Amino acid sequence: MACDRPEVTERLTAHGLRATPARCRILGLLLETHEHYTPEEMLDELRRRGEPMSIATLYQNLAKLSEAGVIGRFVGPDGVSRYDVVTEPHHHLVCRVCGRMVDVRVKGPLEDLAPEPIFAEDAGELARWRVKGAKVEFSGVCPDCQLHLHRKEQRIA
Amino acid sequence: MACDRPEVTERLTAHGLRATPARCRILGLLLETHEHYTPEEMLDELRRRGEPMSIATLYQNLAKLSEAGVIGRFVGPDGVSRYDVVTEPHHHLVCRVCGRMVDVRVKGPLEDLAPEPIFAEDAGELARWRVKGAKVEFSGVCPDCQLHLHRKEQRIA
DNA sequence: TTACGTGCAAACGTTTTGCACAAAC
DNA sequence: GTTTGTGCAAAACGTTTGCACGTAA
Repeated sequence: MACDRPEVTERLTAHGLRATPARCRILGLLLETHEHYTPEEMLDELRRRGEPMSIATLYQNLAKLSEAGVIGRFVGPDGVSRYDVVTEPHHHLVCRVCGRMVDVRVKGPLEDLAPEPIFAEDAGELARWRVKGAKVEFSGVCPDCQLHLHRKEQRIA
Repeated sequence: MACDRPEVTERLTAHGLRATPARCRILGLLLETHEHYTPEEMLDELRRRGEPMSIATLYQNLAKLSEAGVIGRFVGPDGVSRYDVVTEPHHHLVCRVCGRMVDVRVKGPLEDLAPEPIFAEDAGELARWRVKGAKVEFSGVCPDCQLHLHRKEQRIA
C-alpha cells in the first residue's frame, strides 16, 4: 500500500519502515500541517478528514515512527505526548494563551549562554558538569490569541 | 503542629497555609536537597527517612503547595510531574545520562536570542507573534555520570 | 463546632500490551 | 508461510476524587 504522496512513502522507507496506510496518514498529516498534535488530537483530526484509525494502532505507530527517527516526540507542559515533523534539534515558540507552538531556529549567540548556579553551594559541582547543549523554549502570544484578547477587551469595555 | 525548622513553618504560613506535618516534611525535604523529585521518588525518600505518608496526602499537598506558590511544579521529559524549591523563573541543567537536574541562572545575553522560522511559510505568521520570554534547558553530563562512564570505558578496554 | 488535613479505596485519563485476525513480503 | 500491521479489549501507570475519620482553629 503506497501513500498518496511519494514524499511520504520515501521518508518512511528511507528509515526502514513499510509504508502502511496508518503510517502514511500519520506522517502525511504532520508533513502537511506542521502541528504538534497529541495522539488524541491527531485521532480527531484524522477522523474529521475521513481517515480514522484505532487508538492502539495510532500509539503503536507513533512509537515506531519516533523510535525510527521519522518524527520527533516530546512531552508537553501538561504531561501529554506530542509529535513533531522536525527531527533535528530545534526550538519552540509556545503561545501562553492557547498552547499552540511553532518550530523555530535561534537567531543569536546561543553558544554564549552559560549556566551559573542559583545556590552558592552548587557552584563547585556545577563547575564539574560537562555542558553540551541548550534548548530554548520561547513563549509569547500567537496572532490568533492577540485578536481574541482584543475582542475580549472590547466586549468588557 | 510546627515543623522542625522555623524556616519551613514561616515559608508555609507566609503563603497562607497551615504548617501541617505532611507539608513540613515535603517542604523540608525540598529545601534540604534542592532535588527535583517526582511524587513517587519523594515518597521513597520520605520512607527512607522514617517519615512516610500516604500517596493521596502527598499529591494533595503537592498540589496545594504549588498552587500557593510555595514550590514550583513542572513536567519532566518522561511526562511525570516534578517539584522544585525554586519558584521564580529560572533554568535547568539536565544530565543526559541519569536525568538529574540542577537549578541554574543564565549568564549571557538571553535577550539577544530571537526565534526565526524553520519553515519559510511560517515567516509571515511568526512576525505577528508577541514574544515575551525564553526558558533554557541546558543538557550535559553530571560529575557522577562522568565517573561512571569512565569506569565503563575502563571495564570495556 | 466548624473548618481543615489525612488516608484508604475507587475512579480517571493516558499509554501499553495480549491476542486474534488481516495484509504484505 | 513467515513476518508485520491492525484493532479490540484489558491492563498498567500516574493522578485525582469521594468519603470517613482525626486534628486543629
